Amino acid sequence: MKTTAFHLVTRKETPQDAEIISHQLMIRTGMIRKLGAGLYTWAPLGLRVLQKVEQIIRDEMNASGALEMLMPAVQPKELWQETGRIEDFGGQLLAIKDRAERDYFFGPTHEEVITDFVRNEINSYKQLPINFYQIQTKFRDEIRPRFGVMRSREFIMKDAYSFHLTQESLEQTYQTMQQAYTNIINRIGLDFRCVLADSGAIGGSGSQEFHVIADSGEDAIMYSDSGDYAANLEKCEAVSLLHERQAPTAALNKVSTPGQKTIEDLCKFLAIDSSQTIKTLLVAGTEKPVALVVRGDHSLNEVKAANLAAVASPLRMIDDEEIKALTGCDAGSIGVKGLDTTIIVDRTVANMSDFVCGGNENDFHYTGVNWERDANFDAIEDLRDAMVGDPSPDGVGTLQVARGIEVGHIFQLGNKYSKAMNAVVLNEQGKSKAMEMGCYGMGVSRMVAAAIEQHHDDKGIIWPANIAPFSVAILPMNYQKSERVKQAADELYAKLQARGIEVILDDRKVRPGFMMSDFELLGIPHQVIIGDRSLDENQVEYRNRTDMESMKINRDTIETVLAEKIKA
RNA sequence: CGGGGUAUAGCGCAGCCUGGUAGCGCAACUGCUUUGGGAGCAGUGGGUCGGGAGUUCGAAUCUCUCUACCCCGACCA
Repeated sequence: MKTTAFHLVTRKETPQDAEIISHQLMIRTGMIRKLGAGLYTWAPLGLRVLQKVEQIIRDEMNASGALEMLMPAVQPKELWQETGRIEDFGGQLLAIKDRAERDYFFGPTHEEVITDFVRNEINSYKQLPINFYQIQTKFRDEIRPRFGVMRSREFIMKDAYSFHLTQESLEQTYQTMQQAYTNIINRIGLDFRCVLADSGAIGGSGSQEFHVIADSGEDAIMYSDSGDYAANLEKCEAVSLLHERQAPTAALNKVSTPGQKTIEDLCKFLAIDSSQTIKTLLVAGTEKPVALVVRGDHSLNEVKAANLAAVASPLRMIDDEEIKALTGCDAGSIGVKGLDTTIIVDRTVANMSDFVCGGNENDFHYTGVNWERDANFDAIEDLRDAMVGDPSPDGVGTLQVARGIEVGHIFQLGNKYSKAMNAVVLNEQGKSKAMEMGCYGMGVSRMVAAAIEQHHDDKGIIWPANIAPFSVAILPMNYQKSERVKQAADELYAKLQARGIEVILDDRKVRPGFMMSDFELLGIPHQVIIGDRSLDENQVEYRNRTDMESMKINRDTIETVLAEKIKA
């Protein structure tokens, strides 16, 4: 490709509304352009990268035995009524009507459609296991799209769905998918971790996420510094920090604490550490409000809380009026002593003794509070966020934290959908059985952004070799005037093309500095600079985008040198 | 959806308070010079000032209203 025949429109200035580096660089290089909130056009340059990611995914999925197909993006509402998921997805579903006023959704995911397909196509256990996948545009009406294609409303996803007679078979395919995902992200060339995850609106028993490690990641990943344990913070088990409960040593004491509302204020006022206090949080329950209690220096894990049977999902803190009605005090003074509602405490809290809590009366707290003697709870649960320095839940090592971008998520769904939609097969005994199901998602467009987040410097993108839009850039100095430079550049261009190497030659009439800055921004891995100066010595200059060290290479050997570097 | 903000040329912004012929930088186009680190000079094109309504002799500017977009919180590939 020659630049004058390509669509190359770069910008020197960083766009005003782009917050994270991948978004900025994708706009500056002209890979994408915004059409509306969370809606992006992929320009030819961006599409080249997107298609490389897509092809790597396709290769590995095919190698794993999965079968590619393509389902409609538009789905009849009736399918979603069968599984009752309209509520789960809420406002994220984009609803549309056809000319006859029939209701449809633009698909945010395809469990319903594939299950409908499979219940009609698959009747016998002999046809199982089977794993279908597609690479397709999805739409989710995100409350707040941001970060360019990282969290857009319309995006490209690879989604796969496997069907099985038994749980064992499901687990086998799940493992295969885990391996395929590992292969995919390795081939793309990104640093990632596979972590335990909450399964959210998709449902099912077990799930893991694949996170590309990057400081701008929206998720916190907890991992053991010396073991294999790794989990999304939302899911990460938090162990009790106290092995057993000590016997009370202090007497219960009601103290006046005028105006002390936050834990921080209270600790200063009483000259104690926040780990000696507890936080009592009142949330809406399925029947009555529930008190969730974590230690003063801990934070409530909202995903864990919402997953509790007694707690309403999604999680909602009750408002000031409801608090007043229940406790007689305001939010800053709630405590467990004499509190008349369901009380669920965190594991650590259950083992605390001689602690401090609110007095359920404004401007009063209790010190020296002890369980059983002074107050009781109804259940012990894992309620808090794990923290750096906690013991790893599997007993090996200590937890550390990293930021991650979720690019993949795999689930064991079990028979949630097959039961709801009556997707059954006959087993060996001729008996009808609901199929076991797995599903496996991967964000294709998000992967491109994640790659940039992980691979850039202050000059621009540094593409990993396997997804670079071009492998080699030929940068001729004074291509327009110097016949000798033009000849040398055109010759190398033709030779590389003949070898099937993806090469871009910059034949624009621009000054050298402009050209070099442009290609640093674009991040093409291998760059060859051809100028009269080096041609005098029958040489050209080679530069690698990663280290930017330049070296002179004989003009006659540059072609084979490049071919070897690209193969390596 | 709640809170905050913005909307003027392709991009980044000024002008608005105090109403009077729409401006700057970058980008684009033409010419000349320059050619190994985002060049210089001269010139050119491009805007119903987000939409609608109102006040006024006169509205980018004042008032009302709608819309879009961005940021902060709850969701997810």
